[in-house]
Parts: sequence; structure tokens; C-alpha cells
Amino acid sequence: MGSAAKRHTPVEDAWALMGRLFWQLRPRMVRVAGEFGLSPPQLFALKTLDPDNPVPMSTLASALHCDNSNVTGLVDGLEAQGLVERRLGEHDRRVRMLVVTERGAEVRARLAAVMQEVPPELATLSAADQKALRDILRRALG
Amino acid sequence: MGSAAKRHTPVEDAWALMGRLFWQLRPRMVRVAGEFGLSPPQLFALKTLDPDNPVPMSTLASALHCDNSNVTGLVDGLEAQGLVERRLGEHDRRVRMLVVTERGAEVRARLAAVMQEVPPELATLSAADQKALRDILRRALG
DNA sequence: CCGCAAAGGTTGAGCTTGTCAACTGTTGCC
DNA sequence: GGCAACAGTTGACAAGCTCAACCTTTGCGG
Repeated sequence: MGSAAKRHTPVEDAWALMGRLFWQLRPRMVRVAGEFGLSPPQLFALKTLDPDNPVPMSTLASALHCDNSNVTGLVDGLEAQGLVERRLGEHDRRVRMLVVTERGAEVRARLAAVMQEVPPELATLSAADQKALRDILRRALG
Repeated sequence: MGSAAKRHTPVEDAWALMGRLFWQLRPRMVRVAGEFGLSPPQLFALKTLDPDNPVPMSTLASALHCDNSNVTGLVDGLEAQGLVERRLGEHDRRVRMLVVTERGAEVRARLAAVMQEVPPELATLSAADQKALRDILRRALG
């Protein structure tokens, strides 16, 4: 049964290997978030926001694939730490624009720097493999 | 400012692109889990278990990077659906071996089939790129 | 201009995940 | 035999998340 002939296409194998990378990523995210005094969802929220482009809360909600009401609590936390501000919409007074504060932008930048760190498995690839990997993924994702 | 010279190494770019794939994966997991009547953590738990190799709960806990007490609840749910069974350890009566039931194995197999589906972005790659991608990842991850 | 449906956000209820501390039962070692 | 260590469960508690209900604002149609 363990020897049942499971046929995997090359890209399926590749996908499974990426799954392993993703899996190893999870504890790392929790750790990084903790180091910045954030919960993982708060980390994703701050990472998603663009300091140069304030957006309504509903936009953040759809970017995070979650409900508006969920974003309320998330933003409450970020606002309590002075990382973002709710600013009233100028044309439409229903919306609250999410503005990343100066401190928020700073935290976000350090965050991005940590998250961009490549897992050791990939780092050990040859320079040629690293470039090839990037090029293939670029072709796939534009 | 948008022109600030952000230097990214090729592998950092590749890692960021994989991050985008990972991000798109999240809603899909939630959807798949729901289709099988499971929550995402339950799905991961069942996926982690090996029908041919019963393991103690603590082993599952460390595989899931979480506390033993958390696994208790997770397994409660899976057991309530008849997907796994707690079997008393033969040599050590402290441990409960997690045995995947027949029905559990069936669900797990269908689950694996769905999860192995490759995201469309990767599926559109040329056959050569797909093989190259697999080979590079194999070199990275063994 | 009025009425009203629709949109943005917040609130509260309720469920699940997850952690920690305390506890039970079992084991193995000194 | 005593005792520290281990496996698992329980209870308390914080947080994420969704849904339904609600409030305010908006903009459209009559």
C-alpha cells in the first residue's frame, strides 16, 4: 500500500516541496510577530497597509480575506500601539481611512526586512539556481 | 521615493514571489477544509497523521508546532467524526496512539488529492520550467 | 425634496484555536 | 519503595473570526 504507484507530475512535486517551505514558515511568523509585540494577524495587517496610500478599512478587510468586523479589532490593536490612525474620509464621512503613522512605517520596514530573509534551504542554492528560480517564478506570477 | 534603490538579490525576489503564492493559498485551505466538514487545524492534523503509522498525541503536537493540550481538542473533533481513534499504548499505558480509521484514511486521501492541485499560475508554466522548478527545489530541500 | 435602499463601520454573541498552569495516572530509575 | 519525569486532560483565559443587528452617511428615484 505504501508502494502504491502514485504518479506525480514535476510541477506537482514542486508544489509539494513549496508546501514544505510554507510549513516551516509558520512558526517563524509567530516568532517574528512576537518580537515586534504583534499578533500574526496584526503583523499581516500592518504589512498589507501602504504608508503612502491610506485605504478604507473595507479595503484592508478584502485584502486580508476577512470580515469588516474583524478588521475593527485588528486596527484597534494597531492604533493602541500608535502604528496606524483612523482618519475620517474627506468626501465620504462613512469611511475611515487607515493611515500608517511614522512609527508604524518604521516598524513595518523592519518587519519587511525580517520577512524578506530567505530560508536557509534556498540560501544554499547556487547563484545560477537562485536566478533561475526567480526567473521561473516571475514567468509564473508576472 | 518609489524610486528608492531597494536592492533585492535574486533569491530574495524568488522568496517574495513564493510569498504571494503562499498568500493566495490561505483562502483555498479554508474553503477545502470546509468542504470536508473540517476546520483548517483539523485538516492539518489529519493530513499530518499517517494511516500506516499510528503515533502518540505528543508527536502530533510537535509536528503541528503546538501544545499537547491543543491536540486534545483537535483529536476530540476528529474522533467525533470517526476519522481517528485513540488507542491505548501497548507498552506504555500513558500514551494514546492516534489511529486513522478507514473512513479517516479515505477522507485524508481525497484531501491530499485536492491539496496537491497546483495553483493556476504554476500550471501555466512550460514543461521545461516546471521540471526546472522541481529540480531546483529538490536540490534545496533534499 | 422626501423616502429608502445600500454601503462603511462598530458592536455583541458565539465558536474555535491556542497557551499556560494545575492535575491525574503511569513509568522508570535510584 | 519513593520520586522525578512524562503523556494526556482539564479549566481559565486571550485572541481570531464570522454572523446578525445596528447606526450613520450617502445617493438615487420618484
